[in-house]
Amino acid sequence: MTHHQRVLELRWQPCGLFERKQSVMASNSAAKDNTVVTRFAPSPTGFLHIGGARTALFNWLFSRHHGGKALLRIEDTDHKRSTQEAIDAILDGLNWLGLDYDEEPVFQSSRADRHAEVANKLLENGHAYRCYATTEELEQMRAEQRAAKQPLRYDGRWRDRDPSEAPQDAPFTVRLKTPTEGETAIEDLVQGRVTVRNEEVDDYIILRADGTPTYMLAAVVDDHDMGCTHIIRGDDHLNNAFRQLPIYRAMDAIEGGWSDPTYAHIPLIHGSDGAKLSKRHGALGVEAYRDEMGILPEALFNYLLRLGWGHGDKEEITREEAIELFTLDGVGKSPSRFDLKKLENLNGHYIREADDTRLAELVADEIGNEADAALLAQAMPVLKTRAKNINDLVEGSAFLFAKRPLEMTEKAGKLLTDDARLLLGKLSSRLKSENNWTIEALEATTKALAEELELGLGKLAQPMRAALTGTTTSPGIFDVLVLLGRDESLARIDAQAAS
RNA sequence: GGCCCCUUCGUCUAGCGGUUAGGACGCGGCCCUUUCACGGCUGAAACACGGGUUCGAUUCCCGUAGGGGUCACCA
Repeated sequence: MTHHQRVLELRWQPCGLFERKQSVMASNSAAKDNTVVTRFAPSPTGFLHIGGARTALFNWLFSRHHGGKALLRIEDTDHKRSTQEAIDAILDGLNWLGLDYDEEPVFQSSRADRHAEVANKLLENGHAYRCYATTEELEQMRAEQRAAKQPLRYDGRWRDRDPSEAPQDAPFTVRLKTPTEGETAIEDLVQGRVTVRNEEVDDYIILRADGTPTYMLAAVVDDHDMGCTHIIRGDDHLNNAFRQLPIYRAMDAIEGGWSDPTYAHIPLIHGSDGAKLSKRHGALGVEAYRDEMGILPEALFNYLLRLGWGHGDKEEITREEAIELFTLDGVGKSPSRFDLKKLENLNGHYIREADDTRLAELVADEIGNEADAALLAQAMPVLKTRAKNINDLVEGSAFLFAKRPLEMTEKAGKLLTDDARLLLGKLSSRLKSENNWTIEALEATTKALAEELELGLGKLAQPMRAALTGTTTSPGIFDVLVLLGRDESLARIDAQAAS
């Protein structure tokens, strides 16, 4: 018995609710289910958007949790809309999020022959038939159905027609002969039992007039051939399950080995206004979160995980914990809205946790050749607590590389009154005799001066901040002094001081 | 329009017949404090509606309303 056959045999088990309970047990006992194979199947017509990224994440986590396989398939059968740039963007996005795959990606376009082979088997065995209806004819049919307020679906006009009635040399499509009576139920791991009457499912096209496969056929054949046991996808595909299942059943009747997969349809992510996430609403590619919004991959990973999935009160979850804890019964059934504020809060958390050298490099990349990565790393501990994204870090570190004379913000300029400049002059001479340039010593010296002058420290610190950074907000003023170093600090203070 | 799915604070969620309905983000207040943050404490804020079932419903069932998805020779 080949491994593949064994996989198929093992998953001939009752599924659905039974498996839901099992997955809970599995998480408790850390049992591994080697039969689990999931796949993420994006179509490369654009970047990897946030919804796709979450679908990829859930598939990946499910297979990693069960010790199974995670696969990737590029659904590039629409040549007109698929691009290499999109493929690269998707691969890059997945890689950035840390989602790895156990085999090389499958390119659906390379499997057209296999799809046609299955279509022909279906045809030969009477599970599919040739349809000679023209596009115009079908459009008219639908127009009539619309007018009569009838459901829009193919009426089966060629289903039982004798082949001899077929027009000579006319183009034809191949349609699946789907069951017309009874009903089909799936035990969806997220949605629960879902039932659809078979009459609702029409005889849809599996092979176009030019002989190329449609998505519905290609997806099923590839899922089967890749050995996918669990189909985890957006619930915009829920209805497709009832269209795809008849292919499995027909092929199983013909040659065996095509058992139903287990489905899990996860709710979609909506924009902040509740409508389907679109480009207008922030369905940006993950690279936009990385490059434009300065989001860390672990933050997006964590945020996406918590969007639609929960585990008690747990908010901050590492990759390892996620693999350990992730089960499909933690996935909610209702759609969720994307909340940038929460992502940024989480990002701030991960920035504070992140390694200083790593952050310094990210910031240095943004700043360009004026950046000093070593100095940035040194400043990072005091910069991090003030940042919720990499851009904040870039902004916060600007004073380190500012050239004299410093540009003053409006508020900083107002702080530098004549009195303040006088104070800076006194401070300057004090600091010049300070030979121990450390936070502790500088703080002691400055506080002593403030006390002598019977001033609050703030009266001294704010003008210092303005003179040293050109702004009114910065890390602690003594941190700034040390980061800038004695010479630069004194020069900046003297530039604003009056005697 | 047909079919399918969904409905707990503004948002993400916990809850799986009996809770002062919990946590997180955001918002307000206080503390810390040289600014801004971080951190700590604290406040306001939700079971869509109507029927059942039950001693008892946020929880189970049925409606209603609202929202979403889907109905291509796109994927």
